[in-house]
Parts: sequence; C-alpha cells; structure tokens
Amino acid sequence: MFSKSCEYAIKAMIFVAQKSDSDSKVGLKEIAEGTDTPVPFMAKIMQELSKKKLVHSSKGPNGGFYMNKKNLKTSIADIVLATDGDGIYSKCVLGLKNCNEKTPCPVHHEYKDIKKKFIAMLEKNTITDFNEKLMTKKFFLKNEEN
Amino acid sequence: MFSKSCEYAIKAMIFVAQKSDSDSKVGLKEIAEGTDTPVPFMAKIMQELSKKKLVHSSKGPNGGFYMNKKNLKTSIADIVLATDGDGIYSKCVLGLKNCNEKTPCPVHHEYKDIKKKFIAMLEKNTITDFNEKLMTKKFFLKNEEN
DNA sequence: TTATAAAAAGATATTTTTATCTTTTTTTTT
DNA sequence: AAAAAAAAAGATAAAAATATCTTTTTATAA
Repeated sequence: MFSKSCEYAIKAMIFVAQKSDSDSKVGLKEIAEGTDTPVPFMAKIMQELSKKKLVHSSKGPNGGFYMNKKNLKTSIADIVLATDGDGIYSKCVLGLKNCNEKTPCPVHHEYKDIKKKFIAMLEKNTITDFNEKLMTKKFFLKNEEN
Repeated sequence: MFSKSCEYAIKAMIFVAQKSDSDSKVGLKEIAEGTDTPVPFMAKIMQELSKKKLVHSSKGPNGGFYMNKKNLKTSIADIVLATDGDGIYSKCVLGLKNCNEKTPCPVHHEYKDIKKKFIAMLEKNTITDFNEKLMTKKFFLKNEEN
C-alpha cells in the first residue's frame, strides 16, 4: 500500500507526538529505537519530514525533534502525500494510463466510492487523535510481543 | 497500490481474453504491443501466469497464449494474489506489525469496512465482466491518446 | 571560547523491482 | 528428418527503494 519510508514516517510522527512537548525533545536514536526502524534510514526520513515542516528540530545538545500545535493536527494523508506523493489521489487502481471519468477503467466507478471513503479516513485521522487513542486503547509502534 | 508486474498482468489477462479463442492464440509480442509493456518483461509475467495456470500456452508455430472457460472466470483478486501475494488481505494499512483485532492500529476498525468493500470489488470483477464491458463502454489497455 | 551533542547533508552500499538479452525446449509444418 | 516458430528458462543489466556510513553545520553548556 504505502512505501516503507511512509510507514516509518507515520510511526515516527506518532512517536514524536507522544514523547515530546515544548521543553523536552526526542532524539533520533530514541525515535528509531521506539519504532523498530534502522537509525540511519530514520535519520533520512526525519530530515525530509523536518524539511517539509511536518516536525520541527533543533540541533546541538538537548536538541532533537518536536511538534508544535499545527504539527499535531497533521493527518495521515499529509504524511502519505509528503512521502509517497499523490498517487492515491490521482492514479487508476488498475494502473491504466487513460482511465478517467470519460474513459473509465472497468472498475473505475465502483472504486470511486471506496477511494472516497479511504481518503476521507486518511484525512480525518490526525496525530492528535492517535495520542488520545493511546490513552485508552493500546497499539504498538514496536515489533514487540503482545 | 499494486506492483508494475501486477498491473501488467491484469492488462495482459484482459488482452488475451479479448483476442484469443479456442483456435486462435495470442503471441507474446502482440500482448506486449497491445498493452504498452516491454516485451521481455511481459514474457516473464506470462511465464508466471502460465505456470500458475491463469492462462494456458502452447509452443511452436501458431502457438501462443489462450484461455479456457475457467481462466475467463479469473478475478482481479486472483491476479493480485498470484503476482503480489496476499498483502492486501493480511497486512495492516499503516504497516504496524502487531496490528490485529485485539491490539488494533489507530485506524484498524475504521479501515476494516473499506478493506472489505475493496476486496469484494477485486473478487467480484472477473475477466469475463471486462470483456462484456468492452462491448459497450470503452477503456484502454494501451497508453494511446483518447 | 572551546568542547560536545545533536541534526543536516552528502556519499556509498545493498536489495528489490523492473527490464533486457541469450539459450534451450517444444511443436508444427514442410 | 529438417527448418522454423514460438514459449520456457536462465543469465545479465539497469533503476529504484532501502539501508548505511562519513562529514559538516549548528547550538548549547561548561
């Protein structure tokens, strides 16, 4: 569905939102550790997210990654767009080049409704929602045993 | 969404279904030409589909690929399973390892319904349906201009 | 103001996917 | 039986995604 980079980015965003606040930032290693992803690869991903302003960072001692209020409103769709591009919005499910409303692929109209709901889901769910869910229910960012 | 191999496989299956019948088979080159895919790559894909019995083939002069009645009932889901594996059935949308009914990811329950409809779509639509659709409406396997 | 801690940036390596090329086997026709 | 046509199989290459390593820049704290 999504690329590894994108999956890691989603996990990282959730992790940073949970662990950081205005004064305490989260270091790269901690993020990688907490999400079971390779450190140098996570570094690249955090650089990208930082460049695109989905998270903020500060260098130097006690530096690290953190989020402002706007960042906490980031949706999954935002993260997917930033890492994988707008394929889910624009591309034909079957990969047909000329598929559109006028010349639809065989499943175009049937998929339209599903796609709409799927995108709505990605746009509706924000990092904050996840934090709230974490309080009550459980889910895991690490590949640990349940 | 799906891999290139899978997209090409779907196109090839539709093409063979349209162009072949009991006596006349379709050659590899014709399939590649008709679906805008590189010949040697399509060769690989047809070998796989043939090995997995989604199409049949015969060697020698006037040989080529063709479908029996059972093949015409192949669904998109069958093609996806054969080429990309069962990821769409088994994997978490967000890529979380421990996501399941008991310890769901933040969108697990919300995605469940979408996933169900999506899979139903893939399973419902068969190659035959597409042939029928082709008679009335238009869609393109080639990247030609509309 | 110097040392240090941390991210940013850049360069390199590995793996997977996609694509291509060559040889072999099978089948049909002559 | 020989030639030819076609897919099957195997080997190789290119591109993209994933992963790693090294150097540079920045900011803090001693």
